[in-house]
Amino acid sequence: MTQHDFKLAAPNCGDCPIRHRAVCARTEADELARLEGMKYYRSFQAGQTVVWSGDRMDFVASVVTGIATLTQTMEDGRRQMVGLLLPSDFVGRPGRSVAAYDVTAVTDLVMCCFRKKPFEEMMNETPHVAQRLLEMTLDELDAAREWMLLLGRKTARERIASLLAIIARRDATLKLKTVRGAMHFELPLTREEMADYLGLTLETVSRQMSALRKDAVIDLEGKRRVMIPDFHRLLEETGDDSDGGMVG
Amino acid sequence: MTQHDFKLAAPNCGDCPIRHRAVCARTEADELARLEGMKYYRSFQAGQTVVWSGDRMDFVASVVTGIATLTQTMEDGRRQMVGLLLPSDFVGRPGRSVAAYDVTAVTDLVMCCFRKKPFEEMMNETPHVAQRLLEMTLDELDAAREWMLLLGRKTARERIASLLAIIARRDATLKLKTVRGAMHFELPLTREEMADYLGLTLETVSRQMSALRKDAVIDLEGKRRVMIPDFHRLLEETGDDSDGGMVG
DNA sequence: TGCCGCCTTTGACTCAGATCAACTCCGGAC
DNA sequence: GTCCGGAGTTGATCTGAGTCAAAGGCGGCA
Repeated sequence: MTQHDFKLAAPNCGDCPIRHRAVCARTEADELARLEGMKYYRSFQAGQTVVWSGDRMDFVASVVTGIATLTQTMEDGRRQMVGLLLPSDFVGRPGRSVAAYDVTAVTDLVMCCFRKKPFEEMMNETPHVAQRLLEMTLDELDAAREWMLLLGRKTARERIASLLAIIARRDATLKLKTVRGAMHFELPLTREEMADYLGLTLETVSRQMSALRKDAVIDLEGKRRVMIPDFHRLLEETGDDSDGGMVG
Repeated sequence: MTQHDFKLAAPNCGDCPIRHRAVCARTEADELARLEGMKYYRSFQAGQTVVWSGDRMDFVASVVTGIATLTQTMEDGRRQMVGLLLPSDFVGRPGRSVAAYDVTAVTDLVMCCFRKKPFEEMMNETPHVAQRLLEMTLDELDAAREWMLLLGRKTARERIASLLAIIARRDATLKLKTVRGAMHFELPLTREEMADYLGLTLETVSRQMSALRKDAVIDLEGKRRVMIPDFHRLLEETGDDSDGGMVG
């Protein structure tokens, strides 16, 4: 489903592409109806900022289509991405009125927003939204901790390989393909965005991409299209346990 | 309250030192009684491992007294601490039967454990435990993201200053002291543990501690007792916004 | 009292990744 | 077509933190 579709006709929650993965996944019919009543869509163009860290934020939201980033910036301009938001991911925090991070649309983006007050009331009165949100938050915490290992201990080459493996895996899951052998996908991030995510400079990202290509771990078609001839080979470059031991 | 006290007499939850901060903080009398019925205490000596990553784990727990760490280890031995567990912090994940990280007692440690099955049932049947756990998990996620910035972008000196500021702040909160001017506290971690947390080597930690002392940002009495003549001065060394802008 | 072992400090040297700088590639506007 | 600007690549050099090595301090135990 494209952004354009949403502008023309905000769909029923029943037709929503993220219905069974988002924060509403567990809701019963009556709960879903209540959410449906308070929802509204917002669209952003690639590059637009959704909220600035420190801004008042009176909604929470789910990413419906597109990709967004969560970043922190230091006074002198050093930047670190702390989250990559894909369809079904949740933005904002119940019980907090001020954004803690910059949220930026990387691609064109559609978000399903709920005003914070009614959303919080609903969380207090019915269990399924809170339960699902807990589950999602625990998953994000695991992902954040995996990233701490990457940022604290992995080499530049391992970081790139890890990022490519994660994107490849997600992409395959989305397309219901197997995560084995040859794969290919479109990189949603620029070299600079990759660098911000990986705690590197864009030059180092570029060099290591070239090195991985030279070693035939990946192949590039243009700058963004990545081919992975052998996914297992890529995994060996990540530094992780070879048994693909994802938390879970 | 010391570890010894707990060995002699598992207290009523009503007397528990972490009663109003832990996962049970929001529970009503009847819920608390139910938790009380399923709880049991476990003690660990400093240095002991509580669980190994990958082990079956059929309980969840709160830290009652003492300090523990959550660490990840790569095949070749590189280690990254991904969490520092203080009294009232929660260990384990409902809905997961295998530990994702090594949990190690840094000091002598007492944990209040709940068998996972009854705990999960209770989470499904009454709201207050799940609500509190969501709140705590969101806080941990924020802390993890703050740490991602530290690991991805801060210099060694800034990392040390950040860690000291965090410990000092927590320590002050615990003792209900003001977080201004002169402070002092006992470092609970060895240089190596600090290094594992900060994504550095123990030599670099030692060098930067010496440098901060030389510059009179901190003072050391023995190896572990840290004096902070001017907390604001320490904050300036962390690289964070000077307005002490904690997420909140 | 003195020895042992762990934690810590400090020094010398190395190196992965940052920085600074040039250059290429590619797509869109006119 | 060609001009322009943003994205990406590559090279030369620098540097902060890692590595390797030695030695100091301190607490516990015989």
